[in-house]
Amino acid sequence: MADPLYKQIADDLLQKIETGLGRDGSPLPTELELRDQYGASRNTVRDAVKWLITRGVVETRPGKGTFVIQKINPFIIPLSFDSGVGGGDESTASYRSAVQDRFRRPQVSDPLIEIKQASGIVASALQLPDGTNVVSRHQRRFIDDTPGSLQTSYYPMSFVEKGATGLLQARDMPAGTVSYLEEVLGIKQVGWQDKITVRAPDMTESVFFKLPDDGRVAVFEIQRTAYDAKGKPIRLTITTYPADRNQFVVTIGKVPENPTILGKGQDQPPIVPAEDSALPPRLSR
Amino acid sequence: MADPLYKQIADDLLQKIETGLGRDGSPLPTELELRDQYGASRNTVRDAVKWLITRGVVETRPGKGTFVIQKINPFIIPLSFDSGVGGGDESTASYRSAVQDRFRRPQVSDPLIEIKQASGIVASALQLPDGTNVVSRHQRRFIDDTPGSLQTSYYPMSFVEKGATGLLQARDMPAGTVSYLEEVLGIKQVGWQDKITVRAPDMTESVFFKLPDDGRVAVFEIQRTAYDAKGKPIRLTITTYPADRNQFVVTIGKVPENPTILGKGQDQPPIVPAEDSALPPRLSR
DNA sequence: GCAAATTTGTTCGTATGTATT
DNA sequence: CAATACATACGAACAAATTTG
Repeated sequence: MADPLYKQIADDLLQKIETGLGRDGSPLPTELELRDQYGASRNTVRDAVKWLITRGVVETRPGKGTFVIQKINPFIIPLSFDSGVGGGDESTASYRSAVQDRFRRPQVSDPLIEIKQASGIVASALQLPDGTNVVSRHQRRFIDDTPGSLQTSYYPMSFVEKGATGLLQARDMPAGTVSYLEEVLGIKQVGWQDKITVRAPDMTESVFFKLPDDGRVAVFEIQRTAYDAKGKPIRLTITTYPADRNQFVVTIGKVPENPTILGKGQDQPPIVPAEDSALPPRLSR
Repeated sequence: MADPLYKQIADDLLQKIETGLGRDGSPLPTELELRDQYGASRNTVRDAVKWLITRGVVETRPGKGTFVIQKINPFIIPLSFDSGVGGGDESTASYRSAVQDRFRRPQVSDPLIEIKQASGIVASALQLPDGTNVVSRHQRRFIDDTPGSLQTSYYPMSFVEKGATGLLQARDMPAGTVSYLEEVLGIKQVGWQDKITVRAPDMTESVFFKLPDDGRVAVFEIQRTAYDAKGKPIRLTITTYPADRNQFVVTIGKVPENPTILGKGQDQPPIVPAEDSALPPRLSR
């Protein structure tokens, strides 16, 4: 048969929203009004609204009403740089220039320093045995006073023992730990590898990014492992960003100066001919 | 006061799941059993289960029960290549080698060819006026008979007019359109830029990837704009992947042969000292 | 500052439909 | 066909947040 009633209502509301309803920030009809409009019970229209909520179309505010979610102008984060490998750090300086280019005001918290025992991805990325001590430097980043990203870098404790005691200082290093390690220990970063995943936020991230309580907004997790000239991993940096207001750009090879850096907008889905397009096709060769 | 009842139940269930409940694939207690266990109504335990569903913890199957979601071994997709810029195509050949390295069997559908009018990101990425004709080649990709990705590439119609009529043939080009365009028109790809976003799936994607109906699984969208030696855009390729079973790897600079390519696992969230960590810190400098 | 009105949030009860075994 | 288990839908009452008078 047809869709259940709550989904029919949700579809109808979605269609009305797409043609402008509530786009100006005004609330949708109240639940009681919708109940009368659709001749359904209040619980059923609430199910319809809930369907729209989990899809990120609307949000509800107690005592106020239901509102269409305004899409956020995405913030663009480069993962690669024209200017050689040296620039690819996560220093406050490079963070600032990336952010300020876009007319926003960056802030960085002083780092929280911890000595931890490596395990899991930290141990495997740094190629250390489980239980080896590592230095963890954790920072919170803001853009225009709103939370931007959470970042934790891990370094082998042996760096400190060899003299890089600055890694233990709970002060921001504007010039970056990359150049610091090169100055003090002669360790030069010659490349890195990023692993990009999306997952549900943990509680720390939900609180920090002020994400909606219902966990429908995911976070990007970027795991960056940096290597020195001998091919040894020198650092693991894990950075998380809210997925609803960030996008990443990777440039490979030769690309003109300022390509379409602000490509906001949806693409229209391609036409899918049959209803069985989710089944494998005949093998093409 | 405390949390509402349904959330208390959800938290309790989540804690039990974390200590092993239902991890072996066996169903959780039925709704009626949970109603008795917690002394709440069936609707309330259903609210608790719904809370777990939107967080991707469990799924329900009518007539069977509630099951803990098994996490999928992620599939790793490289966005950059050691072997120079030439390799960075989206040809079937490169798709196959990337996939087969991981002991899986790739399949590619024959492309669906369309002539469209450029608009939105297609027009801006290819730097064409709105309404210019473009060739669209759409393919569906599978891994071991399960849906892997949806891909649509857009080329300026002028390429066809200059002789690259192969773009209009609805047959897969195993060697890739990149080398085809170089052979026929002498257009050489020298670089590209990827833009990585996540968003809710549209209906086409939900059906093709067999994503759960409630839209809690997002999709990656990779917009790749490729450029020739003159800095002119020659192609826009949009590829989407389910976000729950894919991750992307970007390598910049010099990185040893086979770094930790299979770093599955969670990272422990860093300690956040105060409860106001979501507020901006004092300016560091 | 308080009280009333409005609006969404939570919780119960009940009945019936649909999918699976 | 019957039993089981989740899905949908209705009605009702009270709680909590917000705005308004």
